[in-house]
Amino acid sequence: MVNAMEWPKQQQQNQNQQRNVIAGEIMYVKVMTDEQLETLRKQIAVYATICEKLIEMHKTLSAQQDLAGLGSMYCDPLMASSGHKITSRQRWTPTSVQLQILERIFDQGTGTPSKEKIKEITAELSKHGQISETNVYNWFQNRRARSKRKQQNVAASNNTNTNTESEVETEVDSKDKKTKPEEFQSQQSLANVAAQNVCFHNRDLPYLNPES
Amino acid sequence: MVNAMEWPKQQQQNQNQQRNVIAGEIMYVKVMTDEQLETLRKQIAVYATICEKLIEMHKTLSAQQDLAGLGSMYCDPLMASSGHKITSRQRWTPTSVQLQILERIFDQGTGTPSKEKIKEITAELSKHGQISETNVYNWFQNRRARSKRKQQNVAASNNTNTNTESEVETEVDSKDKKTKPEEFQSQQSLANVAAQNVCFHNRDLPYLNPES
DNA sequence: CTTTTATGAATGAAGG
DNA sequence: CCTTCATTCATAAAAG
Repeated sequence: MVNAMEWPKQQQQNQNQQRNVIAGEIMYVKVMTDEQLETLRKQIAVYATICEKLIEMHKTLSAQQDLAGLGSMYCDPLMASSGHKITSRQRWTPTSVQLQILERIFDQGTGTPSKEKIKEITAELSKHGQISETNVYNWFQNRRARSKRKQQNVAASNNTNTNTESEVETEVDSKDKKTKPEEFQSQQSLANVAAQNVCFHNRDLPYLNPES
Repeated sequence: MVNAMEWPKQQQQNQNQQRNVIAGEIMYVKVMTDEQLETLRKQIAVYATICEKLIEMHKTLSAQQDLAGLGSMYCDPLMASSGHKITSRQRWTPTSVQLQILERIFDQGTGTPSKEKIKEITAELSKHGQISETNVYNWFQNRRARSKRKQQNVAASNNTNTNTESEVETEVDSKDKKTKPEEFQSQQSLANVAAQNVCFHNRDLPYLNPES
């Protein structure tokens, strides 16, 4: 259907799946790395955003009954990649597809970004959007450094009085401080639900092929 | 303020806003054909499906791994409508005491809080509330960056609003080098507005009403 | 409640 | 590799 459909496969070969054996039973505690979780979150957020915007646009247009061609209204914008910036954004932003690939490579443990590899990867990623070797290089550098720092910071956790088990730490440091119970939002649709859960970054929209 | 930089393409070519001028009058006609409407509806459905599939995949994965924590994040809200337990990222907010101390240290000119310092400061601030080294680190980063930018901004201001309201001065925007070509909304084409709505990055997630 | 502003955090890139 | 900076995103807080 859509390329994005295949990305979670990497999780099947999950590596940091911790099993705690308690009283003869096996308990799976955590199966996704934070990076994977983050990736998933972003992915869903992107799609949720697309759905949301389409609907919003539809409502607007219906209400106003003033509409340009459909093609230019929702096809082109959705198809346009973030790399097509005509106006601004001077710094490279990986498309979700690129991120997928990068993340996968990074997780494959072959975490040795040699020059050869870089060239190779860059070539591959070029198919999915504007990118340069420097971008790839930097990405790996940053990825490693920050992944490392994350581990260190895990120790300094003196918080977390969550009375529930849902202490999903999606990020590097997520030092959630003690806070009040949050607000409830009625859910209207699947996309809405997804959006509520993952409404964080959605900087760029991936290539989409709506008709599968 | 709002930086709409993505997808400017279609905004320029949105001139065919459906206005039929007949006998000197402007007549707004129905602009979507039924096919178009149907197409749009299908499009939305597709995106909704994508979101659903992603979530289902995750759900399946979670079930496979017998994962409780993550399940509550993505699945429970979907399944149990009664629940209102949506874990959201909380961000640290300094207490006034902490802020005072931080501000004081910052003003002391030691512009570069080294790792040692960070640890030190964090330890000190811990007495006055929840905090982590990362928080301190980020705080100084942001503090410096924004302090710097403010200064620059003062110089670059050719608007010469030299009056007393200089306090509100929004954080630096497209004033200096960033030169956002920007869409001038002299003509308020509704289609244009709609297009902008779609293209903008929105900060919050509005409610979805899929059935229209 | 909705909109706006302030600011904590994420991240691409540069320097050493 | 590590640190630092610049920019942007997302959200808490404030304003309306």
